[in-house]
Amino acid sequence: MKTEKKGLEKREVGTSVRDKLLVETRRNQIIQAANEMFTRKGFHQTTIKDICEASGLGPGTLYNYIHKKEDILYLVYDKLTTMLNKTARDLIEGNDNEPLDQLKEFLGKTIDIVWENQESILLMYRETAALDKESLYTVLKKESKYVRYVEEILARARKKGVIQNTNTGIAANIIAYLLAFIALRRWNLKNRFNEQEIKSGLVDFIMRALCITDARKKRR
Amino acid sequence: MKTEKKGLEKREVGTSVRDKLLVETRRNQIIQAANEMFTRKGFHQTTIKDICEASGLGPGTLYNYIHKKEDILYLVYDKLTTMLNKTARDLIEGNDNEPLDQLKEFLGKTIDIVWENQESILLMYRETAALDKESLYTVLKKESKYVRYVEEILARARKKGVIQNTNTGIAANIIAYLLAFIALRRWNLKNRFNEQEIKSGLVDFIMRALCITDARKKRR
Amino acid sequence: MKTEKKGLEKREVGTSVRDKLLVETRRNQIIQAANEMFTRKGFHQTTIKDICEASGLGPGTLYNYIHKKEDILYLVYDKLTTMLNKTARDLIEGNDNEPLDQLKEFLGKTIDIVWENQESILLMYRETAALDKESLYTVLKKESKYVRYVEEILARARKKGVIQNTNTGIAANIIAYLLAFIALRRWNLKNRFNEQEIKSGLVDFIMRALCITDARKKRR
Amino acid sequence: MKTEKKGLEKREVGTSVRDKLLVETRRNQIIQAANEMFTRKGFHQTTIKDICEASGLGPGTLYNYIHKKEDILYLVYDKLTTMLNKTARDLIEGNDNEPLDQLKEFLGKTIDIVWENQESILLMYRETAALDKESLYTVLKKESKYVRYVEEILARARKKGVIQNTNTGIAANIIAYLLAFIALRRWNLKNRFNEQEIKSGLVDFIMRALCITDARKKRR
DNA sequence: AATGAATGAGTCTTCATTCAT
DNA sequence: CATGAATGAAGACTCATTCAT
Repeated sequence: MKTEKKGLEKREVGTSVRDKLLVETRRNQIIQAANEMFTRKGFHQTTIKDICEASGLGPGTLYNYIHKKEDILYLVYDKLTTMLNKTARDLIEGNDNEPLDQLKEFLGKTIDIVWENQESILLMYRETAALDKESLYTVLKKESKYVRYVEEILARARKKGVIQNTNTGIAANIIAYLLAFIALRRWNLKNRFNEQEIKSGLVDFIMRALCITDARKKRR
Repeated sequence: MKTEKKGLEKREVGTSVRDKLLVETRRNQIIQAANEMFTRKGFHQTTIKDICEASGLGPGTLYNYIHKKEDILYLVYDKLTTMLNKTARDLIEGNDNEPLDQLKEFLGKTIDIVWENQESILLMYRETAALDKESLYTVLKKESKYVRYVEEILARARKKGVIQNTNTGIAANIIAYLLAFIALRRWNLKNRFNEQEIKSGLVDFIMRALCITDARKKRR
Repeated sequence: MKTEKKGLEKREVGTSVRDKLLVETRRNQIIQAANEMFTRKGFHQTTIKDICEASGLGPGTLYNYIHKKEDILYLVYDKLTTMLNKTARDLIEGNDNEPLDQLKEFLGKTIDIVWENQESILLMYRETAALDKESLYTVLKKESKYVRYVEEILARARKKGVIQNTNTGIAANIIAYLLAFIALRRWNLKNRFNEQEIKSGLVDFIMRALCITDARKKRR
Repeated sequence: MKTEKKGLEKREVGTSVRDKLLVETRRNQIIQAANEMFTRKGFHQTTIKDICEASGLGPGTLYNYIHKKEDILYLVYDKLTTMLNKTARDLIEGNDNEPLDQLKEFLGKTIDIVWENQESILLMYRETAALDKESLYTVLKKESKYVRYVEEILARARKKGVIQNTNTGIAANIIAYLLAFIALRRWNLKNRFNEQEIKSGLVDFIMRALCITDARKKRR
């Protein structure tokens, strides 16, 4: 299980602090505080002062760990996308199940994670306009990679004839998009449906769209 | 074709100008300019001055037709959601086709509209955080209504046994969400797929999820 | 007497205000206030707030007439150098006296002006480091022009054999430099000498350095 | 060669460090680094961090040897003025030449030194506004002393009838000022003249102003 | 009703200085 | 005595909104 080639794919955020461990500690403070504030008020409505208060750092200290306010947003993005990608990779690489079971596991676990990180994922879809070009590029790269993980699963399944001959590229994109469904349609859903309905409704929808063969068997 | 119950569902945007016609003219100027600027730079990065320049109005004049910057965003939202809802209603009410054809027509036409209004739809998903509570409430109401339109179509189809016995509430929400797919995943799609692939890929996905093909076969 | 080709030699300072007359009025307010504050506290020690208070304008208004704090400094420079150059030109062009008398008149009048603008001239020598490249270039151009005015006078005098065959280029530079003597050595002078001593001491020094021939005659 | 009455003429810069030798070593590091940074970017544009990096000291260490940023500027001033005054004194005290030769030697050597320290001298003229009162007072005292050195030379020369009966006080001030000519008019000179032209042009100008040539002829 | 200058609260960011280790 | 992270006051600048003409 090779580690990611960090430093190549990552946009580096500047810091004047040498102590790597301290940088990580402080940045985690910052990310946590920022994530909370951003999800609550949005990036632009959140002031540096807000983040200072939420993180317990003074503005001077804060700016020892970033260069611009934007950097904080990027750090938040990075944390989340890294986590999501790692989860996806783990679900794929450590898995020798039947493709269909793998897919189901992937969907189920991922949707659970999405459920727990609704606000952050909503944030990610919302604030792309606030990222500078380089950050956006990096984030999109990560997203592409994520899609490719999904695509891999689909490819395996199709090879075994479990799913029909659809354009897996598009399908993977759609599925990746649908995984954010819960986060982005939260407000439309929460008054009408409970967690279970939503989660299984979504999985069913995807499975049906893909697994004609299997679905048929089941329904018989 | 009943007109909407304005005043009940709409949040009214204040103006000091009496001449209703003038208000509409100027607001259209404003909406058009704002839509362009917002989609290009985002709501917060767009200044009132930007909108003034793009619309040809001075700030003083502009503020004769709105109260706060947020009002402009709401007007843009309102314009777009009204158009989308009207389109959906027209596709339903003026249509006595087979449920399946109606659904296909609805998806096809709507996706075309989405394609043409990608930026605006992306904007809508992005800037909800910038709307004040009242505006957000109004917009979400419209969205719910839109979902109900989709649900109606699904209900008709199910009644005729064309689609399977899924939770049409969830499914309608998912489909409404998927209709924005093109707008929200634009950057991930545009380098790998062409318009046709994307559009038909999406329709296929939805149709398959509703088990249309299967259903048809069954009915033979 | 042709007017200067403004716009070609001048670095334009941006403004969002259309009314040219108003721009001039406000900028004069700004320049006056800034000149006073800069001479008193130096450019960097002077805050925008200082200038606002001294000029009676709010920061918002102030920034309608400039882009950056630096612009204010440039405006101050520009005002002074323009005045100095204009004075020099007038003393040359409107003067058909004997070269020696012209020189004396030039020195006398210029030194009077310097005396009256000591602080501003000191400021000019001090704050060059605070000007951006473009401004500095423009200012230095003006200074070169000023030196050339001095050089013209010297050239005329030499042609008539009144002054000796020195390198008028260097001499003109030295004289231009000496004209700032009073401003730059103020603190060393003011306790030991009175205005008259300083002024005539300076003129004498220059005349002696140049006008050997004439000086001799006089002293006989 | 008596040592200066330190403690009376010098403003003492506070330090928490006991070891005098170490203080001197560290301060020299600081002065050298600061001199370079200040001449390059100006006092206010130079940050303590800049000086830390250039000197190899951390901010904590740096502040063991000074109290305020201004102190550093004063140290730079002090170093330079001390050097200049010492040079002047040496040229006077260790010299029994003819007054004329002494003067010429003084001008020549001093101008060489100025040439080599252009940036630092320019700095001195520029940043007086940044010195606190006490430092400024001390620096001006040194300058006065310097002028008195020049005056001494002139007095000797006049006593021997080599120069004419001018106000040696003013003349000495002018000459002291002219010695900085090269540093302060650098930018106007460097494109038109070479080193030799500038140096001899300046010496000539001064000598002529003192009517040396004339005087010599007379004495024959 | 149109204009566009005025307003000033509020934002991000810097940086001299301190202090715990 | 060295280190370098922490501190927070203060500065430049923006921009939504108002208001006199």
